Amino acid sequence: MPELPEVETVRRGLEKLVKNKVITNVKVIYPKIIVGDQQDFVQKLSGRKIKSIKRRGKFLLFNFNGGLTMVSHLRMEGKYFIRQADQPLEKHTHVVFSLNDEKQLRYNDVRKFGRMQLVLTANLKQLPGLTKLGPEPLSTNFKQKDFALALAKKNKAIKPALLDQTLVAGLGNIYADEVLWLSRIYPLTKCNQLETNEIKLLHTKIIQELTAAVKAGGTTIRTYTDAFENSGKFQFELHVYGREGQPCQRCGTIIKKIRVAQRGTHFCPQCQQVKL
DNA sequence: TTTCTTGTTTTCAG
DNA sequence: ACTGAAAACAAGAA
Repeated sequence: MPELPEVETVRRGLEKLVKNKVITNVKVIYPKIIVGDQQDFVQKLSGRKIKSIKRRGKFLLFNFNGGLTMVSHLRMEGKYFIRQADQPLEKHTHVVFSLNDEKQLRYNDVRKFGRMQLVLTANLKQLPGLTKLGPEPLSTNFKQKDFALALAKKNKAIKPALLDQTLVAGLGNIYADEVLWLSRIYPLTKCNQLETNEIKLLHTKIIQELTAAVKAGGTTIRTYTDAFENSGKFQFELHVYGREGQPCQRCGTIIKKIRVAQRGTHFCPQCQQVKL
């Protein structure tokens, strides 16, 4: 599922493929993908030039001339790719952006969970979802000290805290499990019970892991591909996610899968011990 | 038919 | 007003 490294890989691909191109027409095939008025979305985007493509957490931000930004979230299975305009539409294609070069940028989403919304760039930060977003883990804004202070204030388990995007942006279920294994932290440990050295390690591992995953082009578990339709390679580097019943690569203990805050959670019962 | 999947938003209790 | 927990919701695959 697209988490920060996958979204960043998509972003980089899109930047190469569609930056500085002009949208000549938009066709919405499945309207629920669009948040807000669909006519308005289509009308305002037509004739716009894609000036840049940024990312914040797991959100893609397409910046257009005229002070407009399209905020796009891929959720579980959203994908962008390019086709010649005369190619037949593939299954699960929900939005088609025709470009000024006989090509089309197509949004495809088997689950139809993804969403896109057109907003004024100036109002971007007020958007629900973006307002509460924590620091970007791969920027200098993600400081160990701030992280420690925020954790000390939280009386909830570290796993759901990593998923809620306020401590740090961009982690999802896969990388949350991975960084906790790397840091030898039991997923149900309360944030305010974490020791200074654990927080330090966790902070470092989040940065290292996401950096490595971006370098590998992300993780392809089921169907993820980037804008060039390439799979990621980081699934070969995973230590716990999807490895229930297999031996821990550090100690040989069988990896367990439990449910934490309604999410599948993988961990090593030996390396990641419950604290008393 | 039931279960499983995840990220975000909403709801509710305290 | 805030926090945390849980439910809701999106929809298809197996």
